[in-house]
Amino acid sequence: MADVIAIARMTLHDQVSTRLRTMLIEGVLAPGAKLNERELSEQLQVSRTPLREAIKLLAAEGMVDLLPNRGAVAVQLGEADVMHTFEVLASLEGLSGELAAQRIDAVQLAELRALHYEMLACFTRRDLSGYYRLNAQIHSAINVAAANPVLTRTYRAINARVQSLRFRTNQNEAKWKLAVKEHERLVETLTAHDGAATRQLLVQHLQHKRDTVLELLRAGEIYPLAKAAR
Amino acid sequence: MADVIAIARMTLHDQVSTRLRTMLIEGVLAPGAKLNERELSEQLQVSRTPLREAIKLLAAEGMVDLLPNRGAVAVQLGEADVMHTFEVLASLEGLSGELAAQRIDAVQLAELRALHYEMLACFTRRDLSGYYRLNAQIHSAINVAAANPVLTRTYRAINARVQSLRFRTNQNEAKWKLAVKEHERLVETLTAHDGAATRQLLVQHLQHKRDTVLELLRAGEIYPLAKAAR
DNA sequence: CCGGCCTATTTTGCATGCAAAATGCGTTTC
DNA sequence: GAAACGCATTTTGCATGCAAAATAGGCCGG
Repeated sequence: MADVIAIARMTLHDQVSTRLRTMLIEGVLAPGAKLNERELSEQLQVSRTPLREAIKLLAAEGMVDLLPNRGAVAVQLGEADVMHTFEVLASLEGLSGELAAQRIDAVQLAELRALHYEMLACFTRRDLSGYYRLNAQIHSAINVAAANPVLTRTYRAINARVQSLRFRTNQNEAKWKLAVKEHERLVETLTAHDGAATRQLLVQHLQHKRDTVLELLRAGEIYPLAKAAR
Repeated sequence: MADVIAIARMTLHDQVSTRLRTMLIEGVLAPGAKLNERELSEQLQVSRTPLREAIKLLAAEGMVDLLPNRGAVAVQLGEADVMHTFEVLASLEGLSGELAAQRIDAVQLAELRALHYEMLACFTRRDLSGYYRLNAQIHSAINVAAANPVLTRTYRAINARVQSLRFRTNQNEAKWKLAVKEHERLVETLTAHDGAATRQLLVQHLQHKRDTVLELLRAGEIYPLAKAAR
């Protein structure tokens, strides 16, 4: 089974879509930027066919907007979009937490605690990138514990849309501290297999992240330019 | 603005994906069936390029599974898949209801009541297909009232996966009656702008639908054959 | 000097062609 | 008689080519 997954990343359009997704999240393809097919195909050393297939995939995920006969542009989320996205994301994360609390086993709990301590280490060192990595791993672990592949897929797709924004949030000290505190509580509620509490906690957690992103958006620190034709 | 939406269905791959989606939902392309590119391109009178793009889109939506170098097959949901899908669907529908209860206005409420009465008419006439149509319209209206495009898109994509199963559920009398009763309560809670109650109601509603689908699945009335290689 | 129109270039969208992988089938071998 | 090997066919995946739409730029008229 494991090798099946391992060899699954063979097709070119799949590689291209993964690569493009990374470029979008990391901001190499900035929000609002046009995705020129010829340009990208040269850059990625593939023909336009698999590239176009990859772009269609990203469009389905909501990472890019598709303008008929005018190509694709990287999504540029406005305040309303961010609020809508986080509304859904919070619900899914809440479900994930509730299910995880019910289904998590001792091994998974132990691993989660280990990750949490690693995260504390990063926090102590003020290692932001390490913190982000651990944070993502913890959320991923919760998703795994929730044991619902449909949920995992859905969450990943929607999360990707705001990932490019979260990538840029340089947490201030107070917010960071709060987030760590919330993670601490999270480990507790999961240990107690308290579904409702875990849900509540994660919804709240997402609301805080939403507020952080919205602040940055309003401060104009993310989009230097006014949002273009949409 | 309206005409923009109207002319938006111009690109071929978009038309093809819509057509394929319908074929999958209606069972013209049965679950587990292989999607032969040459065959379909002849049948739909398009070249393989836009067809392939459409298939990639459906794969992203989870309507088909993509086997590398072996093409696409219509998804064939097992019991576990159905449970996972409904778990997510119930959560999203719950969110939809909660938001709708908060945000619905008088006009939308009136329209919803009108739809409900139309549905009652269909129920009285034992007009199943009309009932399904109205049911879909009501759920759509709630989604609109929730005023969250991201939620609408997400829900639609996931719902499509089980739509092909629900399409085949010939409700028994008792279940049907219960569903109608639930819709009645739904109109009440929405009128009262009671978010929590609406959520609760819709989650319950989805659980009943899930049970109906699961029963049919277990009875083997949906897939005559054992599920093939997955 | 500005705005509108017409043409040239670019860019997207689709069709076709070709190579590699997979499938089917007949033959061979144990 | 069954399994395995090898060849022919089919099918997928990708590259290229061509037509239509969009964009850009220059020209003309006001």
